[in-house]
Amino acid sequence: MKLSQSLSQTSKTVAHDTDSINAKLLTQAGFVKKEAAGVYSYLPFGRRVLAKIEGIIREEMNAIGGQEILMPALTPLENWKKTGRDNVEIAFKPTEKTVLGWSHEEIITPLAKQRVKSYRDLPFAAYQIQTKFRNEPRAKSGLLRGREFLMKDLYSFHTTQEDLAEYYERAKQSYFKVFERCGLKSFLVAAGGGDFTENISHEFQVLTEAGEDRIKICEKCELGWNVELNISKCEKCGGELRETKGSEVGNIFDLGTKYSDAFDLNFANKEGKQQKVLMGCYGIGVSRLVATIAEVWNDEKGLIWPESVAPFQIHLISLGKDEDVKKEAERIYKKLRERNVEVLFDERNCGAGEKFADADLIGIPLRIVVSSKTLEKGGMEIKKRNSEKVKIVKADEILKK
RNA sequence: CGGGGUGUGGCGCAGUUGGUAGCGCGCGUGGUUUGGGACCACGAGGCCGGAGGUUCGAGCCCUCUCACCCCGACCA
Repeated sequence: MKLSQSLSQTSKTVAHDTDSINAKLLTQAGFVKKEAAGVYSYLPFGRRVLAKIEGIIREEMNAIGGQEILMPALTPLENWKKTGRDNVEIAFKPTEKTVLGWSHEEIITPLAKQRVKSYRDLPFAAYQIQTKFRNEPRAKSGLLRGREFLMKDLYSFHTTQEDLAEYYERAKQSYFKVFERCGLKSFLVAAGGGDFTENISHEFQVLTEAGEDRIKICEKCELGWNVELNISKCEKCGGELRETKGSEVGNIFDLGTKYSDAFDLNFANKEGKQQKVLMGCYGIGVSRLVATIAEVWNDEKGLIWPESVAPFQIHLISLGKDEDVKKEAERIYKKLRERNVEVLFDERNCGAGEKFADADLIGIPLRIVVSSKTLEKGGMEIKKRNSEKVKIVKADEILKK
């Protein structure tokens, strides 16, 4: 992508009422544009980061047997009446008979009912990555709490509590992997079930001051509890708890038979008798992850994307009007693209300072500079975003890799 | 949803007792620059969030309304 033509553009200033570090940096660097409170457009840079995160999530969900599906955003009110969640205040009601989906148990359960007749049809798991709508009384903190946000929701269906528990554990491990691959250390935190279940749920929290949740983490075993549970000592090892703030990037629930009761989701067991299906649900806030990564990975100059989720791998800069420089930079750009390297090419006619400042702001992991100086030294300069070291390398050496 | 605050070119702001809307950044054109947000010249762009009202006259005063931000309550 050539920066001069990109819809993503950097800005020296940001609206005075921008409310958080993630909103400020992501807006200034051209990843997102705010449309209304808690409602954002994703510009090319932002969309690319989302795609990277989605890719990681897909791989991990597929690895635990999740089948990807896509359910509608517009959902029948009738379904919500069956579970009694039709009066939840956060639901948008675009028409008399529909609700914008703020979760999808009410859709997936009837969907599963159509498929499941016998214990032979179980277990299975299905997930989607889709926009959720929740009419937050107070949207805030940039992408951390929106009224519309991208979420991955996985649902699992089982014949026994043991099987559900086993899958729940696999999902847990899979979640740790997802967050680790996104460059984040996450903590497992026990919490209440909210509108989803009466059972205890587990949150995945990333420690950051921008986070909205107050949690207590055990200094020994790193297990955590949401403060809403009023725990004073670690229940597992008796260790001291440290209170801190976290951003809840994931949440998993043992739903029991709450939804299979509401929709009569049964299966015939080996004796031919009808039994209720047991369910689990597992969410990841995809757009919240973007914000959380931005909150964790930044410095005074801008964003610092972990390689796995960076919008591009290389930020290529050409300096000056020298024709040889321009030609060489173009050549490198072409070669990199031929090798399917994701590269952002800053070929604008502006000062060096501006280009460097923008590169730091956007935060792509590797910066390559081509200028008359580097050509004199026989190549191009490379520098990592998270390091001050620069070195000159021959263009063709890099291109071979 | 309660309490508080803010709305003036794309962004940041100024606008005196009510009297023809300004500045900086950004943007366009021309030129000089080019290794950490350069400079000169010329230029485009706003009926001041919206609706009523007071007044000869409203960005400014009054009423209502909307949007956004902050503190709570609530929450992936």
